[in-house]
Amino acid sequence: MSVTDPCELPADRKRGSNFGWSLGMVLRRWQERVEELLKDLPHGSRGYHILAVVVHEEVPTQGALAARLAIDRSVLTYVIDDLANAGLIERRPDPQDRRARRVVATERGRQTLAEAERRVTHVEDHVLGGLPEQQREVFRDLAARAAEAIHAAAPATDPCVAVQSVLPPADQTS
Amino acid sequence: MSVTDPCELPADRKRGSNFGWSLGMVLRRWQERVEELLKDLPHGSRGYHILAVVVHEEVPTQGALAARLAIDRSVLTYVIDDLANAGLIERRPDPQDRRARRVVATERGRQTLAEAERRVTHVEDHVLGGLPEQQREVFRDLAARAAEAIHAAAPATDPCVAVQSVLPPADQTS
DNA sequence: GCCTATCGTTTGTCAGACAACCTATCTTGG
DNA sequence: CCAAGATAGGTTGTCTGACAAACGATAGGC
Repeated sequence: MSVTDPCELPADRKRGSNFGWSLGMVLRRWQERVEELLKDLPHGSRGYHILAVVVHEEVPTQGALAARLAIDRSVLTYVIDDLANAGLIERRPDPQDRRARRVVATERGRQTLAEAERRVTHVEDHVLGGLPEQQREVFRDLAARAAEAIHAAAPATDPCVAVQSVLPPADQTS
Repeated sequence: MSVTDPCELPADRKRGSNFGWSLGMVLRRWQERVEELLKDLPHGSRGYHILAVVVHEEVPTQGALAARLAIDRSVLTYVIDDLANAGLIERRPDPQDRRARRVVATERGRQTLAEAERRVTHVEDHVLGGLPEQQREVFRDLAARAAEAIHAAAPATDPCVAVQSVLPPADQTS
C-alpha cells in the first residue's frame, strides 16, 4: 500500500512538500556559482548585491541601503569598507547630516558591476538549466515579484497562524 | 549617460540583477515562518524536510537520505536522534548490513508530517501572497523542477565559466 | 545649553556548517 | 581463516557568519 519504490512516486506528492527545500537548493547552487565567479569582488554575492543597489538606485544613506537589502547595518559597515578599498564605491559625508554617509559608486565600480552582471546572468541561466529557456524568465520574474511583496510587508510577524503543536498529544501507543 | 534617477528605473534593470537576492528573500521568509510554525518539531524546517523524505519515499539508508537531501551526514546524525526521541521516526538496524541503519517513520511521525504539511502549505501561500494564486502554483512547480535538475547534476563544479577577475585591470585613475 | 533620538561603527556571543578522525562492519585476496 | 582495505555511521573540533548590545558622534526639540 504505502510507497515502496525509491524514486517512482507520483511526483506531486513529493513536490507538494518541499518548496522550501527546492528554494534552498536553487539558492545554494546560485550562491556557490556566483561566489566562485566573483571571488575577487570583496564579499562575493553580498558585495554584488550591495554594489548593484548602489549603482542602479540612488539610495540616500547607509541605513536606507541596509533597509533596502534587508540586511543588518553592522554587516554593511565592513562590506562597504572593503568595496571602498577596492575602489568600487566611495563613502562621502552627507552635507545635510554629518552623521550620515552617502555611498556612491565610482566609475570603476560601475564597470565592474556591468561585467559582473553579465557573468551572473550567464551563471543564472546555467543554474536554471533544468528549465526551458522561456520558463527561466518566468521564474526570475515571479521570484522578483514575490520577494518585493515580501520586502514591502517586511515588518511582518503578523499572527495569522496559530502557535500550536504539530505533534499529536501523545495519547497513543503510550 | 549612466543611470542617475533614484527610483525611476525601467525596473527590468533592477530586476535583472537581483535574482539571488529575491530567492534569498523568499527563502528567508519561508524559513522564518516555518520555523515559527514548527517550533516543536525537533529541528524546524530541517526536521521537516527529513521527516518528509522518510515518510514519502522509502529511502534505503542514512547515507542515501543525506544524498537525497544534499545535506551533510553529520547533520543527519543529530537531527535523526532528536526526531527519534520525539517518537516520529525509528532507527532500525539493516538486516542485510549491520553497519547501516534504516530510518522509518512511526505512525505518529506520519500523522505529524501530515499536519505539518497542511500548515506549511498554508504558510507558503501566505509567503507567496504577493503573487496571484495561480502563479504561486507555477512558481512552486518551477522551483521544484529547477531544484531537481540541479540536484540530479549535483556533483557539479563543471568548468563552464572562466575564472577571471571581474575587476578591470586597474589601468585607469592613477 | 541640556536631553533624547538617530547614524554608523565596534565588539562579543552564539549557532550552524564542514572537515578530520574514530569505531564497527563488510568485502576481498591470500 | 586471517589480514587489509573500503564503507556506514558517529564524534569532535574549528571556523565562519549572523545578530545584539554598547559606543561615539551628531542632530533636533525644549
